[in-house]
Parts: sequence; structure tokens; C-alpha cells
Amino acid sequence: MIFYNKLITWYLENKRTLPWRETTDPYAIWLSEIILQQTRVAQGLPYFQAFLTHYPTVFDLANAEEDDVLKLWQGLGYYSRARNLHHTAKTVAYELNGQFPNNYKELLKLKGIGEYTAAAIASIAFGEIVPVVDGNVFRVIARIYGITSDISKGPTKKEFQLKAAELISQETPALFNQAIMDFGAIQCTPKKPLCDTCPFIVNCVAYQTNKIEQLPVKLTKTKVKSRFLNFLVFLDKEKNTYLIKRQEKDIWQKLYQFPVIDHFDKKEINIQTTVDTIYPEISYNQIKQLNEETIIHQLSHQKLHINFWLVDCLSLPAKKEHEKIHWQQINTFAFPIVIHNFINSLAF
DNA sequence: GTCCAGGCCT
DNA sequence: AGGCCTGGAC
Repeated sequence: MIFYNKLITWYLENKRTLPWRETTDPYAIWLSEIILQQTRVAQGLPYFQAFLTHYPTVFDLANAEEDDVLKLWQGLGYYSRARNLHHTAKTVAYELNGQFPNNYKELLKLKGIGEYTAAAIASIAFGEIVPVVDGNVFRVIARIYGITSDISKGPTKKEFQLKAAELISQETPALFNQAIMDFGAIQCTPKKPLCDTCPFIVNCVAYQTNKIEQLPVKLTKTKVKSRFLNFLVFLDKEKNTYLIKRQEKDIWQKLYQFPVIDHFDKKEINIQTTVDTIYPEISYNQIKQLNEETIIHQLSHQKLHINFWLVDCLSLPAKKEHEKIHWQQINTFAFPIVIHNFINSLAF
């Protein structure tokens, strides 16, 4: 069989119509690829539209404030993507005269663009013959060719890149790359793939040997640590509160949060005593818990146990690294989704 | 509730 | 190799 003929035939019958497939603008294609890293199409789509509306060109994005970019990214997760997006917009706008590099090797030098994204942009926007290897491609090739290498190991990617380079259509590399990814997303899915209607059923080693469930092989499991976050929602008579911008190399870098008491060990802490120690200058009427049950928020590598405490006080003095803001302005700041959802659940 | 998919950076 | 987020499947 000629692999790409079958694949492209499948694609022409089954492909999704997506806005970034209607354009040849490298800026829009780059934007879509960054948004779609680690993100489902359904979740990414509205963000793609919003970014293009707010920042129609790479210059608009380059000239934006980082806080505004993060605010628009709020809810998408992996916020380093937004910071790198902004950084690369500046590089392209100010150092490359607004022109994206037109080849894999140069694209790879930009922040936030790794091997997958460089290959996607190079092929889709510029027609370069370079195969993409994303999670879909790993799965499709591992199954059809019965490759049992552990895809969580570094060298395995080279093996799949080599295989994909053999398979790619020299005439239509962009079509091939989008086809293999759509095929993985729609037909050859991680769970319950649609083998009954699969055009590769006679070729697929995994199917023929009953190993669909075992492929691709991925052995690494990340260990999840528990972490206990107690957010302090200060509120004075004029409805001012404190926000802190996260800075350290940690989760949610450069997003906003309420002041927090943060532990990696579960220990009984007395909120009142702790607040008295950290904020001796603040006199409050009472402290009360705002959420009924501890909120569990699961990250890839941390399990967060979250409580919110209302600290009801007369006034809030200026304090280092604390931004005193009026509650009405709260939705102009970029928050992690768990804090955003909590804020929106409040009545005041 | 728990598990998992999805690329890049350091 | 480990850190980084969220939502959907089960």
C-alpha cells in the first residue's frame, strides 16, 4: 500500500473544517499551533478567535502588555505557552520585521516552538517536507507498524520521526501532516478507536495481533504530590482586597492569587494564629471559611487541597508585594482557573 | 472521585 | 527526567 494515499483519501472524507485551515498567514497558523499544544480543538477554538480579534497581527501581540496576554489566555493552562507566545511575537515583530522564519530550522530557534510546532508551521505555512510527530502520530504509527518502543523515552521520538519521514508525501507534506493528526484525533483515538471502519485495518499490526490497547507504550508515570493552599481573601469596609502576582518558578507563574498559606505537608494549622503572625498590622473582625468543602484541584504533578478564608477587616494598609485592589476590578486580573471559578461563585 | 491526553523548557 | 494546567472520559 502507499500509506499517504490511503491516509489522504481518509482525510479528504473526514477532515474537520477549522478556521486556521482557511488561512496561509503564518501568524495565524503559529497562533493556532501554540494554542493547540496540549489542548483539545474544542477548548482552543474560542481562544484562537479571541486572540485574532484582540491581536490581528504579530505587531499587535508584540505591543500588548504581558498581563493582558495572560488574561486572554486565562483558563487554557500551561501558562508558559502564553509568556513564550508574547516573547516570540516581540522577536518576530522587532527583530524579524514581522516575518516569521520560513523553514523548520529557523522556526525551531523561537521560544515556545519545539520540533513538533516547527514542523507544523514549516509544512503547513511554507510547504516544507518535514514530518510532524505529536501524540497522535506516535499512536497511529505505533499501532499500524506495531512499534513497541517506550514513547516516554527520549530516543524514541527520533525513531518515529524517521518512520514519519519515510511515510510523508513529498508532493503534499502539509496535507499529509494534517491528515495523520486528524486521523489520530478522530479515528485512531487513545480509547475505543474506530477500528471497524479503519482503512488501515488490514495493515495494522496492532489490530491484527490484538494489541490496540497496549500501543503506544508509555511507561513513565509522574508522581503526584499533595499540597495544601489556604487563600486569604481580605476584604475591608470599602471592598478592597489584596492580590499577589506569582513570580517564583512554580505553578501559575505570573498569574494573580490571593495571599496564601502554602504547605506541602498536611498539618493542622490555625488560620487565625497564622494570620496574626504574618499580618500583625491588620486587625480583623473575624475569619471565616468561604468554601464548604475543601476544593481538590488536580495538576499533572500536584494535587491541590484548597480553602478560601474571608478575612473581614476595617482597612487594608499598603503592603509590600501586595496589590490592593477594589473588588470590582477583580476580573481584570488573570487567575488560575480554580481561583477564577471560586471568585465567580461568590455573591459579593 | 481518579486517570489521562497533550509539547516545550530547563 | 521532571515541571508545567485543564477538562473530559470513565
